[in-house]
Amino acid sequence: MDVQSLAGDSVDNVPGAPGIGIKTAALLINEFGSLEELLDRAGEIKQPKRRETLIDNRAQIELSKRLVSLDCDMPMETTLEELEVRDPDPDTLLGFLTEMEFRTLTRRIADALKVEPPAIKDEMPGGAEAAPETAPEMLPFDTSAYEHVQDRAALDRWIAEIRELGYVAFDTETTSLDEMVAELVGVSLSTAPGKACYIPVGHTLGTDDLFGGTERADGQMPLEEVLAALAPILADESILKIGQNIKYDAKVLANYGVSVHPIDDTMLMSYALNAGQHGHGMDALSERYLGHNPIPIKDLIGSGKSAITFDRVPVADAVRYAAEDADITLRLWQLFKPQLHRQQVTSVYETLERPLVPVLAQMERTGIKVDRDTLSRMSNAFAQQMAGLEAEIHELAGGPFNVGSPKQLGEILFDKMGLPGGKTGKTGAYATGADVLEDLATEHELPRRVLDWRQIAKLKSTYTDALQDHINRETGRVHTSYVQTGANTGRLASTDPNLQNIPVRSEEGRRIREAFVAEEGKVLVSLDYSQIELRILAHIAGIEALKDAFRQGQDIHAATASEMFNVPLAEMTPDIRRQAKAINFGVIYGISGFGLARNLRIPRAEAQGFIDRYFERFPGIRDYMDATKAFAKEHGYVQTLFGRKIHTPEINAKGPTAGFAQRAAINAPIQGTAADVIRRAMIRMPDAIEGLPAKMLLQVHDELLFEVEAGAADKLIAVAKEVMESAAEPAVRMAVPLIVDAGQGANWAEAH
DNA sequence: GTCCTCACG
DNA sequence: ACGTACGTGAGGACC
Repeated sequence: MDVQSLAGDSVDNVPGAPGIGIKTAALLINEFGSLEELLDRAGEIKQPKRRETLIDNRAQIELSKRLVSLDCDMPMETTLEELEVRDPDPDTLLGFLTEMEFRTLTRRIADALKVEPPAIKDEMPGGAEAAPETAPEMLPFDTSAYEHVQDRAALDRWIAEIRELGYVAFDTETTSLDEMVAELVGVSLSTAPGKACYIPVGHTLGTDDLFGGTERADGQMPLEEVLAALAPILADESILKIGQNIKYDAKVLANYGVSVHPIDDTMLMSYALNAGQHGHGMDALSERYLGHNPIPIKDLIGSGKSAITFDRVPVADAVRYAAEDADITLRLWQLFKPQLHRQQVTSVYETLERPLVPVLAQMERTGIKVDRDTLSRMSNAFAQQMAGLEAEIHELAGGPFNVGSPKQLGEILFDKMGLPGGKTGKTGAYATGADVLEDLATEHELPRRVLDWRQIAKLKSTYTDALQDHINRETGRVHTSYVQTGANTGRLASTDPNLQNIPVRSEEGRRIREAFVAEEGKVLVSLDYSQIELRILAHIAGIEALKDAFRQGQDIHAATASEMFNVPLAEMTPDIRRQAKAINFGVIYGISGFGLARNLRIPRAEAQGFIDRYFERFPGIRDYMDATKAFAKEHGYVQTLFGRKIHTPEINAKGPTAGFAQRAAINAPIQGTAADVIRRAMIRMPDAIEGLPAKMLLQVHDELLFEVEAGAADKLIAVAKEVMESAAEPAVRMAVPLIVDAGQGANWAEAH
C-alpha cells in the first residue's frame, strides 16, 4: 500500500472536514520510515472505522513530533523524490506546516538539488480570513435525552461504541477546582451531537445535614469499577479523548493512576484560532458557536460562601449538566477541527498547544518545595516593620488613617497636607501610585514612609502569608496552574498561586525566593534566555547593527547607547546605558514619546528626540512597525514567526483605543515569538532530560526552573541549555544566536 | 464586582 | 486635541 492509496482510503473523523490531514501526515510519516509499522498495526484491526482512527491518531502524534524537529534527520533526497512523485498540493502542506516551516523545508530541498525553490501561494483557498461559522443543521439540545449510566451493561455499551468510533468527548465532575485535592464525582461521555451520558461515582446525600455529604447516593457504580473499565479507553493510543481544558481532567485522573492520551482540547483549538478575538471558556464558546446557553453551574451548586461541592448535587440534575458539557465539547470539536486547517493554524495547535498539555500537567503535579518556616519568619518580621512604619506615618499625618486605603491617603496628602500635584483619575480619585509618591518624596517625609509600608505590605499579603496557604498538605509543595490560553500573545499565565511574579527586583523581595528550595540532596537550576525579545526584534526587523552586536556577544544596551549617542563602548557610563535600555524596551512595547518620557522622567520633547535618533540609526525598526501596523489593519491579526495568530479587533478603532491596539500589534509578534520559542523548548525537554534525575518545575516567560540531584546538575544544564538555545530550529533559522544563562543553588534566590 | 496598586517578564 | 509605553495575577479597599 502506498501513500496515495492510504490517503484515498482515509477519511477524517469529522464530517465535512477535509480529508487531507491524514494524507499529509501519512506522507510525512512515510518520509521518516514509520509508515510500515503503522500499517502493520492498522492491519490487525478489523473494524474499518477504528483502523482509520488509529492511523489518524498515530499520524497526528507523529506529525506533532516531526514538526517540532522537522529536518533533524530528514533524508533529503527521498523527500524531494516523494514530493515530485506524489506532487502534494503546497496549499495542503501549508495547512500543516507554518509558512515559515514550509519555506524552510522547500528551500533546503531546492538548495540540495541546486534548483529554484517553487513559488508558494500566500493565501489559503477557502479564505483564511473567514470566521468560523456555526453548524448549519444543528441538532437542538435536549438535556432530558442524556443517559444516566448506573450499571455495567450500560457502561460496556458506551465503551464498545467508543472503541468502534475511535474518539470520545469527555468531562469529569469533582469536588474542587484545585486538581491536587479534587476527588472524582462522575464522568460524562459524548460520542455524537445530542448523544451523551453521565456516570456518577461519588455523589452523596443530605445537603441540608450538618454532617451530610457522607451517605452515598443511589444509582451509582463503584468508582474503582468505573475507572478500571474506562482506563483502557483513556490510555488507548487509537482513541482520541476530546475535552474542554482537558489538562484539568487529566490531572485529576492522574491522581487515580489513570493516564489520558492522546488528547484534543477545544479550548486550545479556540485559542489557536481566535487568540485576541474573544474568550475560550466553554460557556462563551457554546453561546457563540452553538447558539446555546449551557446550564449554569450556579444552578446546581450555588455561589459564594454557601456554594456546595458537586458531590452533593442530586444525581438526576448532575446527569443533565455534566452530559451537556460533554455534548457541547464534542460539537465544538467538530466545528473547530476543520477550521484549524482553513485558518492555517494546524501547526500552531499541533506543535505549540496540544503537545504542551502533558508537559504542563506534569510540571504542575510535581510542584516546588516551599519552606513554610522561612515564610512564617519573614511574615512576622514584616508585621513588626509595618507596625513601626504605620506609627510614623500616623505621626507625620497628624492622625490615624488606613495607610492601605489609596482614597484616605490621597485625602491626607492633597487635601489635608496640601502637597502639590494632586491629580484625579477617571473615577475622580487622587492617584497615589508609586511614581506619584516617588515625586512627592522630595516634598515631605510621609510619601517615602508610605512607599516603604506598601512594599512590605505587598510582600507580606501576597507572598509570605498567601504562599503558606498554597502549600499542599500531602506533598509539602506548591502547585501552580498554568493557563495555556492566559495571554493573547502565546505567553502562559500562572494562577493559584501565580509563581511568575515572585519578587526579584528589590533586595528585600528577592529574599522570598530563598523559601523556594530544593529537596535534600538536590539543587534548583535556573536557565533563562538572555534578551530574547530584542534578539527576536533584531531578527524579524532585520536590523544589521543589532544583529551584529548580538553575534559579537556585546552588551546590547551599551551597544545601542554607543550607536545612538556616539559614545565609544569604552567610555560608556551607566546612565547613558540606562537610557538606551529604556529605549530598547520602549521599542518592543511600541514606543511613544510620552511613555519614554515618563519612564525616564525626562521632558517629552527630549524623549521624542531620543526616539527620532533611534529610528534614524536603526531605520529598519520604523519599517517593521509600519509594516506590522499595516498588516494588522489589512488582516485583523498579526503573526509570530511560528505562525501563531494574534487577532487585533480594535486596530481600526478611532480615538485612544487605536493607539493601544497599534502598540499591542507591534509587541505581539515579538512577545509571541519568544513565547513560542520557550514552548518548543518545554515540549522537547521531557525527552531530552529522560534518564537524568531531574524535573522541570516552573516557567517564568523566559526562564525554566528545574530540580535535579546535585551530582547531575552540570549535566542537566548542558542538556537543557542546548534544547533552549536550539528551540527555534529547524522551523526558524534565527539570524542571531539565542543565548541561555544558567545558575544553580539550594534555593531559587541562589539559582537565579 | 470594580478599582487601585504592585509583583513579574 | 487627546492620552499612551507590552503582557499578566492577586490582595485590599470600597461600593
